[in-house]
Amino acid sequence: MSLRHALLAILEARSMTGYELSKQFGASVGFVWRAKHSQIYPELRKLESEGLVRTTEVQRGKSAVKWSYSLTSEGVDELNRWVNELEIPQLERSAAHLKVTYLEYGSYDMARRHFRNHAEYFAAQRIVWQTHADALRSASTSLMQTRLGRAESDEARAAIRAYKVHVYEGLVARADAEISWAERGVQLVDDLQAAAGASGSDLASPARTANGWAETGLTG
Amino acid sequence: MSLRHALLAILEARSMTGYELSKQFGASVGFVWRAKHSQIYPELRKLESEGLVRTTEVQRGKSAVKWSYSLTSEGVDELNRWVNELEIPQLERSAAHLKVTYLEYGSYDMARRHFRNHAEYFAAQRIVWQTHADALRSASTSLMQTRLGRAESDEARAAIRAYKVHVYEGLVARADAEISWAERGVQLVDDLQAAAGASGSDLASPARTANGWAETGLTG
DNA sequence: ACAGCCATGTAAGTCGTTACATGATTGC
DNA sequence: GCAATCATGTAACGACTTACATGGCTGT
Repeated sequence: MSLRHALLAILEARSMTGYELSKQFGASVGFVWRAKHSQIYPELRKLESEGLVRTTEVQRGKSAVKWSYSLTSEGVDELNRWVNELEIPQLERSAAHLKVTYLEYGSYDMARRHFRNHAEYFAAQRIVWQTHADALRSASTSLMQTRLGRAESDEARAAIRAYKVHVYEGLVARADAEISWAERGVQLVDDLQAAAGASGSDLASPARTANGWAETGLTG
Repeated sequence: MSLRHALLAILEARSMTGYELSKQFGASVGFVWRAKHSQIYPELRKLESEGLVRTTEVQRGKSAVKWSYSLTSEGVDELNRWVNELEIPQLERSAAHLKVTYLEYGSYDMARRHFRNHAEYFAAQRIVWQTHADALRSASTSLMQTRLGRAESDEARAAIRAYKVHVYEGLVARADAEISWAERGVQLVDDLQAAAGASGSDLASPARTANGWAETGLTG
């Protein structure tokens, strides 16, 4: 149920249209929460019907109009209420970890590819997160500038920036942990294969195969 | 779409009823994937209709029966196919990170409580994951013993154990990263408050409050 | 007999994705 | 004029949760 709060939090910085909000979900906030426009538009109308946001008609070109959403004071209240409520951390499902649990059904090569894939993904993500952390630190994003401009004190400005930077630094640290886990995984596969090669066959050795699917030319 | 594969993977170890499967989701596999019985029972019937599992009637007490599910060879094929398919890592949504992004709307005390809550949750989880990693290493879980007993070679046994242990060691590492992130978060709040206390008020200083909600006796 | 676990289901609702649809504006 | 992007929607479906429902077995 965090979509609504993500929307409220963005709108707290400045009013915008559903379209602009959905762009934010592809950038800044999008690194911690995402939503498609098909989910955003209905949610905005729901928030409006609940009185948490209001719409203003904005001219667009010569004849068209668009709708700009902004927070009502009830919306601000709800945002504050949510922040002051403790989050119950959720055990996430991890398809990657699930699959690694059963890598013995695949070849050594495939196992290595899984780990390398995992490492590459998080290496790319790490750059994105690090870049965004830097952008927040130097206040070079437009939303951050708006927020800082609206803040009432230096302490408020310090907090606005510090919390956001901390989030992205946390994601960078998480990426590092995932990369190092995946690299140890590759090493593990090498060790397993070396031990197996010393005795049995040096081909892939799935724990159980019905028809040899595991050996179909997937050598990396 | 990993539920079906989690089910197939567990059934590969040994046949069991839907009830037993749902117990597994509360333990072992449950640390990487979870599902309620209300999702498991229909999925099992779907798998049966697709020919990936079959059912055997098993006597239960004097008159009742229960259904034991086991893999068909098509089920084994599907399991192998899935393992040999690269996983596309998903960017997860994180409500915890989302909220931390906007902690400036709350009091310093609340911010600290968020981080401590996060650290405590992962500290507890860490113990659970570490315990399970140890159990897998010493092959003291019943499913692991079944798997090892069914394996055809020492190399297969080594792989079965090693991959699973690696998964849980990865979760322990992840827990460590989360705990240390949360602890740095507490430190950050202390610093922000100290800096604010040196100039402005020493009370909570939300960036924007409509009605002072943030100050309602939530001091930890 | 009664509690607690074993065992299996359905229904309603939320959240999210994918795909289908439409039309206006802006810049080249 | 045309492409890209702005802007807003709906429909169908899939995954998952919560709640409701039922009944049999086991040990005390």
